[in-house]
Amino acid sequence: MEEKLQLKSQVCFPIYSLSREIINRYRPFLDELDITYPQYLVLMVLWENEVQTVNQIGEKLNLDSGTLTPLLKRLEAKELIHRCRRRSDERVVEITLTEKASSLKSKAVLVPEKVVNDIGLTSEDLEDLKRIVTKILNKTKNLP
Amino acid sequence: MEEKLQLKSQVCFPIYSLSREIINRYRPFLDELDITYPQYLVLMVLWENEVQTVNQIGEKLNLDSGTLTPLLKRLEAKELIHRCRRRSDERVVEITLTEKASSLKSKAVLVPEKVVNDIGLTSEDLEDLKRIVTKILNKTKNLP
DNA sequence: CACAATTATATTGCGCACAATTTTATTTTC
DNA sequence: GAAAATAAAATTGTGCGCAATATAATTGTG
Repeated sequence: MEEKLQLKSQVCFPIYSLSREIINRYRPFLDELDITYPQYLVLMVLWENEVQTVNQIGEKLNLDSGTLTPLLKRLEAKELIHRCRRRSDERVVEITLTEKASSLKSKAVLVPEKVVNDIGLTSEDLEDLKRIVTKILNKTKNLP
Repeated sequence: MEEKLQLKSQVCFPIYSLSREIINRYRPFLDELDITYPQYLVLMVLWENEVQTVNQIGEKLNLDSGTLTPLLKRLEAKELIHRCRRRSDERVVEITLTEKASSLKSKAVLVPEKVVNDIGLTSEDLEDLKRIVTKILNKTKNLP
């Protein structure tokens, strides 16, 4: 019993730790852009496709409206996005990037590389990590 | 530029997603014990060693008093721990497990296995994941 | 066309995380 | 031994994450 309950034997604790650790490493670089990590994720989704609904963003990030609505309002307050209800269906809120956000992209693109260098990750580490994590994430996608 | 900013090319997003996904998979089992995942982590630290200071717990989980103080108060309210200032140094708060918490251990020990089965992880997946994640976490430990 | 069912977002409430500051206790230094 | 420095928790404030519920618009059905 003892052995199974040790932190080092756990599945989730190392992943939970690493997730927080990497986000903390992102922080100083994202501070310069005056955005948080989850805000950065939302902008990345929008940089790939400049107009998207709240739902579409949520599906890509696995976040619901309880998380996204206030986050998007903060991005709007920073003048990085516009929120506008769709004319043809007023239930839908369409999110569009502002000029300010578009011009942030060139700085944002440099951040991940800085973090990787900061931590000293090799491309082999990255490939190994991404391979196994993605494999497991795919397993969970077909579950209830 | 486009390529580097795609979610699938990111280091952190898959880890951040997987961390949340696994914690969500823990939830139904931990709900039965009436505790959250971070509370479960704190209890695990204490099951390994029944008396510890707030600082000692924080070092093992990489959490500060801003997170731990309210969390510990909630565990105290659930009567799973006692919080008591050390006689010889009143700055220190010592956390001890209650009988109730000790008897929870036999149920708690079964949870990780249930989650692993739930997701359908093989022992090979687990080994691969733990090896690479721990390797990267160790790299970060020697950084500023 | 009314009315029930569905859909999209918003709101509320709770529990983390984490930075910054404060409080209280102890140790160090003069 | 008093003042300064250090140390341990607590507090405050902000921003997620997520469950549960509410609101409002649209669609489906008789």
